[in-house]
Amino acid sequence: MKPIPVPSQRRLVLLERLLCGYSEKTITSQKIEALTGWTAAVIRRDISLLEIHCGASNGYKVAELKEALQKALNIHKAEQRCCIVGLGQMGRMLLNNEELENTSFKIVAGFDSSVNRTEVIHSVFPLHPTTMLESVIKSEQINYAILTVQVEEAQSIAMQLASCGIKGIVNYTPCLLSVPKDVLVENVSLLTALETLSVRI
Amino acid sequence: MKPIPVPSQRRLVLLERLLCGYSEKTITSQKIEALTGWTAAVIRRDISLLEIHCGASNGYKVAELKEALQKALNIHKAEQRCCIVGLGQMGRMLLNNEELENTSFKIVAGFDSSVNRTEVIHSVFPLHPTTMLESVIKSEQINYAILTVQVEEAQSIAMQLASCGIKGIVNYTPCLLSVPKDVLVENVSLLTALETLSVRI
DNA sequence: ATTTTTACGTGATAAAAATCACGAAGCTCC
DNA sequence: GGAGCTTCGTGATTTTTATCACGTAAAAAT
Repeated sequence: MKPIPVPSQRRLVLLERLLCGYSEKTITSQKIEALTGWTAAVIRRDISLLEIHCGASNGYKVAELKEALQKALNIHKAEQRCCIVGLGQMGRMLLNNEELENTSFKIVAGFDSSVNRTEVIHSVFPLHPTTMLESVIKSEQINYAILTVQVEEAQSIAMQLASCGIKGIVNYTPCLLSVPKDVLVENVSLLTALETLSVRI
Repeated sequence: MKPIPVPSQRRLVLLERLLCGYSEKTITSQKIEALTGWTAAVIRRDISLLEIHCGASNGYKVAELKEALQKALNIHKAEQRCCIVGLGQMGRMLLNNEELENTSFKIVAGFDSSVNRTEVIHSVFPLHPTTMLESVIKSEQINYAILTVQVEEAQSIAMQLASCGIKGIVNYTPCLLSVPKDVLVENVSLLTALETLSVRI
């Protein structure tokens, strides 16, 4: 199986999200074009990279396509372990977030530099002081970090996460993080998103 | 001035974020490469699209580069007006969020379909029932919406926002939104971000 | 069963983006 | 003020990505 180009990867992730809210049995590339704005040709090529052949005459069979996508996206795995770093407003909110229920992602630990917070906040999984970052990430085999610390700490914590073996960071801070290139970062801060919209308008 | 390619736009936004946390007077393309992982060549070409010429021998002058970026990104404007739609956990948290302080983005209204919420929640700007979406967005000249409603409502609210003349949506829901192509969407949901990381690892 | 319709899958082609490589412009230091 | 060094800016080239166009296979219709 050839490597999937990054632009295709990003579309395929969104396609999987689309299919999760799609109730019909089949879907055509035209229909996906209407829903997403990507051209039918680009969609057909993206899907062809999955090397399934579940579509003809009536379009793709949604169930098979969804399964193939989840396999390609690595989200068929039993469990993908995550931690939250920074238990301010945003971090605390994500603790109780239901978005990851019924997915393969699971938050298994939280960290904050204030011991006060880690002791007082109520959570279904354990909270630790940031000094425990390395030992917990390694013993709990955590691959993903959700970064919700304040701006001043962001870069230094990101480097610590990288050296603990974290593979991917969801960055809720508006900082651009400098990390080794084997660590991937997705920037999801409100300010970054608004600026990205602004430039394109 | 030529149009700026989308990949360059995205890098330039992040570059602006980088410079906001950068204290030195000048910065070279090499230095940016070290901090971001993008090659120096791609950075020089990106910056050349801004058609300033503030760099030679010692690299770019940070102040001038930052200003040119903010101009290119449209964030030099006096005020860019935003609203929050959906005042659940996430929406309420963003109400008090300080991330947009000292930026040109300003949240000027909040909406929720529950009148109970819009009346009880305390906020520095007015909260309205969703039925008021169109009138408020038009009278307040709001261009950006921050979408934090629940999954079931997301698509229908997105269409309403589009028909109210919203130009850009920051989508905190894990849904892929189908909107007319003059409305831009940035997907920042935790699940989408984690899935995007997952496929690339 | 044969025809017709539909829509995928994919080589070929075009467009877009990244990389290369080098001339020119600015700083530094004698 | 000139030599030498640094680093940008940008044409030319390569690589990557998107589009086109059509053969093929499956479903539907007659």
